[in-house]
Amino acid sequence: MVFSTTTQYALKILAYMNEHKERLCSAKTLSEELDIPYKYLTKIMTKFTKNEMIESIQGRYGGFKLIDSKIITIYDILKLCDGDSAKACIIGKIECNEKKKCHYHDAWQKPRASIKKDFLDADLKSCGVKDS
Amino acid sequence: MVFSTTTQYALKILAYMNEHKERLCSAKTLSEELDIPYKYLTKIMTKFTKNEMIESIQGRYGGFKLIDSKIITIYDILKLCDGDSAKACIIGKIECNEKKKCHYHDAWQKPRASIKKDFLDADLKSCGVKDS
DNA sequence: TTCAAATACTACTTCTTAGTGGTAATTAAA
DNA sequence: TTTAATTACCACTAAGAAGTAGTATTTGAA
Ligand code: SF4
Ligand code: SF4
Repeated sequence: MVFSTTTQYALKILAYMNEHKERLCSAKTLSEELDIPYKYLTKIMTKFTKNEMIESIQGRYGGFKLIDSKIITIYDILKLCDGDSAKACIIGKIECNEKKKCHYHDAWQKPRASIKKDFLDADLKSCGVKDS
Repeated sequence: MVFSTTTQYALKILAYMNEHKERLCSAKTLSEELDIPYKYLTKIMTKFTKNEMIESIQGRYGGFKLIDSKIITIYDILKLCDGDSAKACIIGKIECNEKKKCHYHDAWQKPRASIKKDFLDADLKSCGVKDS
């Protein structure tokens, strides 16, 4: 069970942007600072821009920045990069519910619930500060 | 965040074998019953056999069976198929500890702990029956 | 208006995982 | 001892994710 390379990159990128939200971050800077292949990074950035997770400013002196009003959770990031993880269930991929459930359902319930809840709670700007 | 196809197959296979532990399960049967490509399945089975997760009996009327004395947890299965998931951390892959931790560490702690604990607790034969 | 530095777009290559094919080795029943 | 059904082994193909290359487009400063 792993997070894809793309997801890991995305998480690192957004964390960095959050720590430098006073300025625009260029792909070049992000690539160098975070040690992510430049061309691969620009692909991800375009994707995030298209999905309105971030804002891009084109042309010279352009770059990327977070949208102040927008809340981005870890869950949103996973969803965009790897697909909705907690939705279609993993162990089995069978049609199932509480009545018709696979052998591992009960064991999977807590981890899955935790992933969903804690990643939905965790918005980028105040990551992990919530104490429920 | 996903479980690999191999992991999903493995989980299904072992669950089926557990439900039919009174008899040997042939690759042919498993392939047909669980709708897993025959050749791919035999690869997995050989791997599991080599790692002494299960026992194989060769020759005509042969097949596979669980080892009675052996406890297999979901965690063991994940580990064998996808690598030790909870060990090398996911969000970041950086050198880290409680003192030097990435932006997402706190948010990731609960899900990670749950995956580790609940999947280690969940042995194949009595999956999900533990109430902690 | 020019130009350099930035994002956007399209297409390709490389690497890993998933899946296939053929055959050898094994084994118990007939 | 023969034989058919089974696992084990080796090498290949297909598909998808990761990474690369080149170029078009955008834009603000000089
Ligand atoms: S029964 Fe539960 S664990 Fe199994 S596939 Fe469905 S939702 Fe997932
Ligand atoms: S700081 Fe925590 S969450 Fe981040 S990579 Fe390390 S162990 Fe994982």
